[in-house]
Amino acid sequence: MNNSDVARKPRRRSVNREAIEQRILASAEEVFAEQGFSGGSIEAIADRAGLSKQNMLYYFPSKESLYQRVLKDILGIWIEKMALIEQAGDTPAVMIENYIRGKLALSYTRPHGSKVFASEVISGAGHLQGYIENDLLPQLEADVALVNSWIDQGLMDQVEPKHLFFTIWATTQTYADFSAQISLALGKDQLDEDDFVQAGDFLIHVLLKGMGLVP
Amino acid sequence: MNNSDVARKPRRRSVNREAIEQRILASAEEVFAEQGFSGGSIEAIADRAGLSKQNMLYYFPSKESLYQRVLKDILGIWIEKMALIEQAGDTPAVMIENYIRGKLALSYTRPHGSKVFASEVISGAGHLQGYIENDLLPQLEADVALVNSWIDQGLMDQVEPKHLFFTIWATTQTYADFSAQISLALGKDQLDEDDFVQAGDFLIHVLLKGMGLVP
DNA sequence: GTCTATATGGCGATAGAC
DNA sequence: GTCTATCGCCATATAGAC
Repeated sequence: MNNSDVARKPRRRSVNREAIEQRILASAEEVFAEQGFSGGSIEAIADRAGLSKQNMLYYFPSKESLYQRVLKDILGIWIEKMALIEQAGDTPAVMIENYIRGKLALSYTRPHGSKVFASEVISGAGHLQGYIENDLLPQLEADVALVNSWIDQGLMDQVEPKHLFFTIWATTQTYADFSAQISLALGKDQLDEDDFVQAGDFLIHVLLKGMGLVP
Repeated sequence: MNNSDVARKPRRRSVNREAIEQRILASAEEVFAEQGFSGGSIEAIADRAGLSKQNMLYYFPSKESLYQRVLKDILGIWIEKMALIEQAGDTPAVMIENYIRGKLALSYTRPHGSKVFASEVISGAGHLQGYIENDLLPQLEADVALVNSWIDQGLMDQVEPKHLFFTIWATTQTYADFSAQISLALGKDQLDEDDFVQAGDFLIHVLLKGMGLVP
């Protein structure tokens, strides 16, 4: 019937479109990570995605819109993993450990996204118009409130919670953002999963003990 | 006499030249920090330095050479402050504290240099040809050896010294590199000296205690 | 949706007068 | 050392055929 025809065709098309858009976004994340926003040309992105640049502009009408989309996607994943999740029976120490391991896992699986975000913040976050205030900061405030309640209950040392989160962000993201420097210091071509496990072990030992969450 | 003439004139010229070069380098550090290497145009740098771009190219013959010079200068200051200096009577805790406060002071006084360096490493450090291996890593190895001697003497916990330095670098530089995000989180227009003091207090408490250098 | 062709602008760098 | 003028390249984006 006519009904099924008009319903099916657009659905097939949008599935293809979705796959191509994802390929473009993956390429864009890599190119913007390696060259920055200005340095990453849409031709380089299109090449890596296997399209002509003109064809790519059919899917993302401008470099700016593509970049915005890359930023929005990575920040979304970021915030999703940012909440200190209270599960039944979890102690503060376990929750902080999970948070650190979760952020390290993101640095391992999405290093290019981390780099794009870092470059953008370094340049002043001008393309992140309101995202930080509207999406990231509310989640930070919730996490800060939880840590403050731990402090009030005498479960840990009196430290400034915001600086704690700045520290966790910086130390976990550095293994993605500064991998060129860190892999040189470790004498490796690139960081592998084992390096991230060791980083996690170090960070959890020092931060949990340093906050007074473990003896 | 002829002798004093030929000696004086070049000296005067080179003093002027030195001053102009410093003005250009300061502008370049700001522009590259805000726009990255590709995004920062030599015209923007020249404008901020009060020169025409053609005239600026008389002092630095190419954008590349100017960028290299900015990188080299900031890395030099970096390494100079990087050594764990043993002074008579200093305990390991005091030496680490000085190191952290010193790196934080650099983030406060040279935030643009820190950002240029960070952007460069994020993009793969392709313009840092050998600098990291030849200049930074030897100093790191010396510092690592000293920390290992502390561990051998039972003065602190058994942690991996390299990860300790990655952590100190990341946590101190983040207050320069990510100042856009951090100042938003702290609800301020920009970070002031007091914010850096608080960051230092937090880091010294958590890191010294976390390493077992203080109870 | 994909292609060829092209408009348009910006930027790094050079030439040459003064 | 500084200026005017300009070359040549590359990148974003658009027009229009198929």
